[in-house]
Amino acid sequence: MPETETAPTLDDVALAARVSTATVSRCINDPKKVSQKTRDRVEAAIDKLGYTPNFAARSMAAKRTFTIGAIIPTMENAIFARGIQAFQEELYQHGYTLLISSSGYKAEAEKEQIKTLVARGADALLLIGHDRDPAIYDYLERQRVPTLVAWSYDETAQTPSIGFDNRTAMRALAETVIAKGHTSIAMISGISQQNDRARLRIEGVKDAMLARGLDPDTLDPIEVPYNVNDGASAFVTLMSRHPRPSIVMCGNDVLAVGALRGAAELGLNVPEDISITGYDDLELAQVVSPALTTVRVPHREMGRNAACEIVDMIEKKRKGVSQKLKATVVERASVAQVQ
Amino acid sequence: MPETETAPTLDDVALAARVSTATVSRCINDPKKVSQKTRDRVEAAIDKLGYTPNFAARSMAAKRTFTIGAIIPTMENAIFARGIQAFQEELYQHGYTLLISSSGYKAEAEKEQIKTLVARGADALLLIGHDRDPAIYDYLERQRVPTLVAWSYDETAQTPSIGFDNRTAMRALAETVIAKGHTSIAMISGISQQNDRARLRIEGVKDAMLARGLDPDTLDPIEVPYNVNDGASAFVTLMSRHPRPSIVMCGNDVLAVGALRGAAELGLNVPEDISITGYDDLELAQVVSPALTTVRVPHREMGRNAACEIVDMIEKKRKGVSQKLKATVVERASVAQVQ
DNA sequence: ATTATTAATGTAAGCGCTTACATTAATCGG
DNA sequence: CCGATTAATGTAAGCGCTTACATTAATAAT
Repeated sequence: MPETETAPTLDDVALAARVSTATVSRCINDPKKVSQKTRDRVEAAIDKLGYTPNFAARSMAAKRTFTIGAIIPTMENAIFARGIQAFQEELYQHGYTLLISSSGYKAEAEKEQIKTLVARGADALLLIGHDRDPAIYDYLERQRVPTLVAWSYDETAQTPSIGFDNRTAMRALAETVIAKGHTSIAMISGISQQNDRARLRIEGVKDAMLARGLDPDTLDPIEVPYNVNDGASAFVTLMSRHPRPSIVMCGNDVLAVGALRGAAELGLNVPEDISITGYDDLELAQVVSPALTTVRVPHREMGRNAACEIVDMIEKKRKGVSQKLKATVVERASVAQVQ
Repeated sequence: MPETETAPTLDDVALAARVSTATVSRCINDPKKVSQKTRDRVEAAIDKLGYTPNFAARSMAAKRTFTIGAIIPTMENAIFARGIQAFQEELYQHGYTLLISSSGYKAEAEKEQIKTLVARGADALLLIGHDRDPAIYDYLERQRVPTLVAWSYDETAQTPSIGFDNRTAMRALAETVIAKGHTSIAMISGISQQNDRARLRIEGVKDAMLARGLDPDTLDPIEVPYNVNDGASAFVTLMSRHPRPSIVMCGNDVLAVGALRGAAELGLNVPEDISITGYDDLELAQVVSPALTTVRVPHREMGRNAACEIVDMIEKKRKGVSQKLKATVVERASVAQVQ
C-alpha cells in the first residue's frame, strides 16, 4: 500500500503492462496502432490502477486541450441557457469540454476573459454577437484561435456566425403588429451599445414602420439592462408619454415580462389597454399571462450547430462558414387587434 | 517580424529583460521577492511581448490549476443559475476559474464528469446535494480533491455543505398552509431518487402533516422531472383524485408554474379553486399570476459563501465547515384561506 | 531461404513552467 | 574593514505527457 497515495501516471501503467510509455499513449489516443494483445494488457493495467491521463501534461505535450471556451453575457436568466446547454451536450459528444464565463454584458470583462481562455489553451472560442473592439479579433487571429459568433448572423462580418437575422425577425414581428392596427409603437430595448442583437432589433422595428408608412423617429426606444425590474420601470415611463402608445415592443422576453409587471402595477390590462411583445420565446413567455407574442429562436438547434461547426473548424483547420437560422414570430395573447 | 507568430514564453521574457526565467516566474507569482528595479524591467518586457503564462505548463509545474469544478444538475432553467453566477463571481475575485458541467440529473453522467474534472486538475469540486454513490466520495478522498456540497445542508454528512435545511423549510411552508385551513394536501415532487433536496422536501411536508394531526400517508406525491410540462400533467393527474386536494405543493417553482398552467388548462382558478405552492423563489415565481407562495432561498449568498469556503479549504488545507443558511417562506397570492 | 515491406514497439526529446538549491550581491554589527 | 547575515538572482531538475525517429518483429514477395 503506497503511503502517499498519488495518482498513477503513464509510467506506472507502462510498467504494469510491461510496455513503453509510447505504447500506452498510443493505446489511449490511437488504439488501432497497437496490437490487440498488448492493447488488452495495457487496458487491464489502466483499469487496475484506475489511471486517468493528466490533462495539463497532455495538453502541453499535444498542444491541444480539447477545451472550447464560451463567453456569454449572463447566466442569470434563461436567455442563453438552452442554447449553451445544447452546445455543451454536442461538444461532449465530440470529446470536447466547455469552459464558460459570463461577462455581465461588460466589454472589459469580456476582453479579459477572452485572454484567460486563450491562456488556458482553449482550442476555439464561442462569442455572443459581433459587436466588440476590433483589437480583440486581431488578437484572436494572431493567436490562431478559431472563433465563432452565435446568437447573431451577419454574412458581411469577418468572423463566421451561426444565428438568426435579428433585424429581419424583429421587422416581421413589427409588421405583424402593425397589421393588427397598431400605429403608436413604443419600445424597450436592451442596451444597444456593443450589442448588435439589441441594435438590430431596434432597426427591425424601424424598418417595419418605414415600410408601413409610420415615422421611425417616433419610436424613440428606452434602453435598459435585460431584467424584469428595469423592464417594469421603463414601461411605467413609457406609459406617461403623450400620445400614449398602443403597444410596447420589448427587446426580449425578460423585458416584456417586466413590462407586464409594470402594466399590472399601473392597473392596466394586457392586451385590452396596452399590447406587449417580447423576443426569444423563453419558457417564461408561455407561462406568463397573458402569454407573450414573441419571436421564437431555435436555441437548441443553434447550440448544436455551433458545436458541430466549431469542432469542424478545429479539426479540419478550416474557416468557419456562417449559418442563418430562421426565427419565426409566434402570436399569443399579448397583442390586441386595434379597432 | 517572426514568421510563425507563436505565443511568447517565459524564456522570451527572461531574454528580453536580461534575467533568468526564475526571476520572471517570481515576478509573476511572488513579486515581493524581486527587487523593484528588475521587477520594472521584467514587467516592461511582459508588456512589450504581450506575454500570458501558459496555463498547462504552469499547472503541471505547480500542481495547482486555480480551477474549481462544479457539476450542476441542469442549466436549462434558473434553479441554479443565480447561485452559480455568484459562486463564479466570488471565485474570480480570488483568482480562480470555474469549470461548470451539467449532469442532467443523471448520476452516471455526474460520476463521469467528476472524473473529468479531477483529471483536469480541479483544485476542488462543488457538488449539488449529498445523495450519491459513496464510491464517489471515496474516490475524491483518495485523490485528495476537496469537495463541498451546496443547495443542501446536512451536518451529519461526511462532506461539508453550505445550504439550507430543505426539510425544515418545506415543513414551515406546509405548516403555514395547514394553518390556512388546508387539510387535503397533494404534492408534485422532483424525482427523489439520488436527490436529497427532493426527498427532504417531501419529508418536510409529511412532518408538518404529522405535527398538525394529518395522516402523512395520504400525501402520496407524484414524482416528475423538474420542468413545466411535467408539472402541468402531474397537476392534471392530481386533480382527478378523490377527494380532490385543496392545495398542491410543488417541489420547486418550475413545477409550480407547470401546475399553474395545468390549472389554466382545466379552467380552474388559482387560488379560488385550488391553491399552489412552489420552492426556490425564482424570478419566475413573482412574475406568474397569481404570484407564487414559495420558499425563498438565498441563492447569491449561498454561492458567495460556498466560493469563500472552498477557496479557504484549498489554501488553508483544512476541512470545510458546513454552513446553514435560512430559507424563509414568502407568502403571495397562490394560496387561499380555506373556510 | 533471403530480402523487401509493413506493422509494432521502444527511445528520448521536448512542451513552458515552478521551485529547491546554489551562487552572488547587498547590508550590517563590531 | 571583515566575516556573518540576509536579500536577490541564477541553475537546473523535474511535472506527465506526445510524437518524431530508431529499432525490432512479423509478413510478403521473390
